[in-house]
Amino acid sequence: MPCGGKGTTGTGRRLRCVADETNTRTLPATSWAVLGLLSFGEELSGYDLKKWSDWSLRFFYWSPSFSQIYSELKRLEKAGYASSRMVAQDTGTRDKRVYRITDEGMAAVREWAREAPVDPPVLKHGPMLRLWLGHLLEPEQMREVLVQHREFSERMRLRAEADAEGAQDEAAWAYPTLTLKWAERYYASERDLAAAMLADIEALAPAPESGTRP
Amino acid sequence: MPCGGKGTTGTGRRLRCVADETNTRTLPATSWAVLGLLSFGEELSGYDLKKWSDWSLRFFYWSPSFSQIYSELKRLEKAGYASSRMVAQDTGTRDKRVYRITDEGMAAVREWAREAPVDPPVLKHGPMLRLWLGHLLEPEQMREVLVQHREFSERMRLRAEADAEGAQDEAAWAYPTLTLKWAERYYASERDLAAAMLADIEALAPAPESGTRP
DNA sequence: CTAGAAGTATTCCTAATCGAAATACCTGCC
DNA sequence: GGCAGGTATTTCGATTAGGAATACTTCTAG
Repeated sequence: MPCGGKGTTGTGRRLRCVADETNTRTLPATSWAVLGLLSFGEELSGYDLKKWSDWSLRFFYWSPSFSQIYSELKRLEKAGYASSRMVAQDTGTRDKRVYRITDEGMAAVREWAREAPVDPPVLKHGPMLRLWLGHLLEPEQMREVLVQHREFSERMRLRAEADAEGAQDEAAWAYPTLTLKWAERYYASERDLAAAMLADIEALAPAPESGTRP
Repeated sequence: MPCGGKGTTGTGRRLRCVADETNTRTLPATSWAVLGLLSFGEELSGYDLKKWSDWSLRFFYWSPSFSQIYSELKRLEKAGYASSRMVAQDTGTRDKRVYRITDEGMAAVREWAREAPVDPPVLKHGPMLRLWLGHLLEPEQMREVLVQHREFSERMRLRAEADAEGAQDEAAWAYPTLTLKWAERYYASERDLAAAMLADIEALAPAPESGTRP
């Protein structure tokens, strides 16, 4: 029963969840991701943030869109968790607005990282959804989906590996490096899982090429 | 450049993507998931569909909410991919509307499963996001997050294992059984990855209890 | 030298999705 | 007799996704 309300039945009136202005830990996960990006201390524009999240977060947390990053920044500023200023750029390029985390923001994101309940990861595995519908596919098409997924996984693994190597020297990146190592193993596992399923399919419906040796 | 349009610049007028009534393969992924559920041939209500997807899809594809399932069903019916009828229930219980896939729906979902491009899975790994922010946590809290995630993964693995066992006898469930086996391995890997990261953290910041033996 | 591609930077709009709550009726248990 | 819990669906607001528009710059190929 959210909103802490008990007596919402009875009148039929519309009741709004007012989110209790003092209770600020109720931001959506993506806000925390953006604030987390800022918690490393640099002053960044929305565009920078998008690039950072594409590079680092994307291995384990779907990178938010531009529009969302910009609206999160506005929300964070309104909440007092970030401050911004315009900077004029040297030559030509358009002025930009850069954001910096505030002390309140630091305290809030630290509290979130420490205290929030651990919820299950969200996975939307398109390739598996299609394989689940195997009765609609020819074995050859199932293989094709898996081969492509295996290749994608290996590309991701290589990228995580390269990024981990690039990050391991900076002490400030110790924990991001740890998660990059995790990502390296995760994508290695995805690759191997695809290979294992390929073998399972082979067992169910042997490909014309294989197993025909005399 | 979507909508196939080239000359959208120039007027400033608002242009709508009309989605080309004839080109029907442009449904969102969740529509295909629901149609896929129906493609096994049974006549199901929205409520049934929600339960099915909670049981089977959830291992690899985030289960859609009731509201979305019901609106997808309406969309599928309007597109001619599903038909529905009301059934009165024997004793008491409220009437319900059950949906069945049409031949067009079968053809469309088959085409989607066969021809759609293989796109990368979407992962939003909350626990990793928090570990990525390790500079905000005490080692003890990092361990706590990982331990909980490891336990969650093992619970999911056990459920996938149990479901796979229950499904393996029906020939019609051959492919769903294959993806359940995949899920079993996937969650085993998640569990092991959590354990490995726990070990990495141990190496970075030894727990007071451990390594103090003389 | 000039058109266009690509990068920087931000905003707008729409559709997709979530999740809680409202509604409604039944069964079973204490 | 009441209430917890399962079936069944709708409604609403908030969140999230992601393309398109805008605008200005630099680089590059013809």
